[in-house]
Amino acid sequence: MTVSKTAEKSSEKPADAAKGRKDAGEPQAEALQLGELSEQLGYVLKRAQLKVFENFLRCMASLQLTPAQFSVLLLVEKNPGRNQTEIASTLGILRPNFVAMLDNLESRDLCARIRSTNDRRSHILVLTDKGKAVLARAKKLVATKHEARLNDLLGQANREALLGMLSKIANEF
Amino acid sequence: MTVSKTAEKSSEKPADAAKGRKDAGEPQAEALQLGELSEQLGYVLKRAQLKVFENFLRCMASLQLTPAQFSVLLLVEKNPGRNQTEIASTLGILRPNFVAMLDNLESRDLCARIRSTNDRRSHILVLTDKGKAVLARAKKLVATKHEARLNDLLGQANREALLGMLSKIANEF
DNA sequence: GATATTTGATATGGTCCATAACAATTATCA
DNA sequence: TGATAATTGTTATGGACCATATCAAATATC
Repeated sequence: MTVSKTAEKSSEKPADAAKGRKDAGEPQAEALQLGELSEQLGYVLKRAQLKVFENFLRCMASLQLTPAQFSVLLLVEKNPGRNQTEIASTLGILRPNFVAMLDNLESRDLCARIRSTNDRRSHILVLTDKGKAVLARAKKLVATKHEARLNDLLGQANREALLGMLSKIANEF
Repeated sequence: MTVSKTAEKSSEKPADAAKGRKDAGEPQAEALQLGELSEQLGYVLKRAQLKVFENFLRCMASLQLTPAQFSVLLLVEKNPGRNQTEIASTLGILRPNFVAMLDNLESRDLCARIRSTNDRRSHILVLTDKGKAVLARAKKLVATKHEARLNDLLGQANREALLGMLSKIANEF
């Protein structure tokens, strides 16, 4: 829980085998060659994903929201009145693993489970007022701190092209 | 160990809340709206990464190589004679976690640890003959089955542009 | 030569992911 | 109708991956 206390920590950044280098004299065993690795899409994709999540967590530190939690809040806001199974499955989360996630969000009074009257097995999910407020602040943080930085790095057009290609992979691969 | 016995399994594919739909009549509670989620780079990035890894594992099923193992073999081949710390750190793997990985590769006779004569603390890593042969086959599988399919999906130019942008994120974000 | 550092390794704990199984409820259909 | 099957949320559990502390052996530093 508690969102990565280690988000800022070491973790072993790659491409940095020579650690405390000050680019002075020293023997300094030369850097390794990545070779074909840097052409492997899977490798680069994973690296990029870690960096993006890491930055996301930093941006959300004040709200203590993980990417997964943010996605749940977004989806519940957009689709109020759906049950756990529906929300979880469209996010690719297995129902058993979704329980603890909801326990967390509910304990923080960000969303609520409501026993459905139609089908008394299922729990309808809705955002609380606090949940709506937090999500609104989260959206602003993401837009101004997170996505904005990607625009700076890639440019608006490239960022959209990137998103399009990733969507294509995610949906059609 | 043993590389994902569940690579082919269910796992709960997203964007498929309505399960056994045959597009017949039926009530069929309409699909959920993803909304802003599909514009979140982190979300799409993660989805794409999972798909790519999944496909990678399928392509490598005959060789039983995970993406991480493949990257180790590639890096050791390109940089023979380096020790565990160097290989692990350039891959972003922490030394303690690298031990079991190497135990696995070594037990399959794909690479070998050799006590260094210069520094008797460290283990020099090299590919065995079998390791070289397996890696060669792995490269072919990746090229013909994995990367080729991405070219089909995106086109050569787009695939390269994608790789460039992801590298930029991985390195400069 | 005393002290600190590095290397590979072990132990351990956390998080995420996946499966089986269960009680309560609802759907099916003989 | 009532027996059986299916669904929902849940618990328990195990595996994979990641991160930290710690250790002995070897080396570096002073």
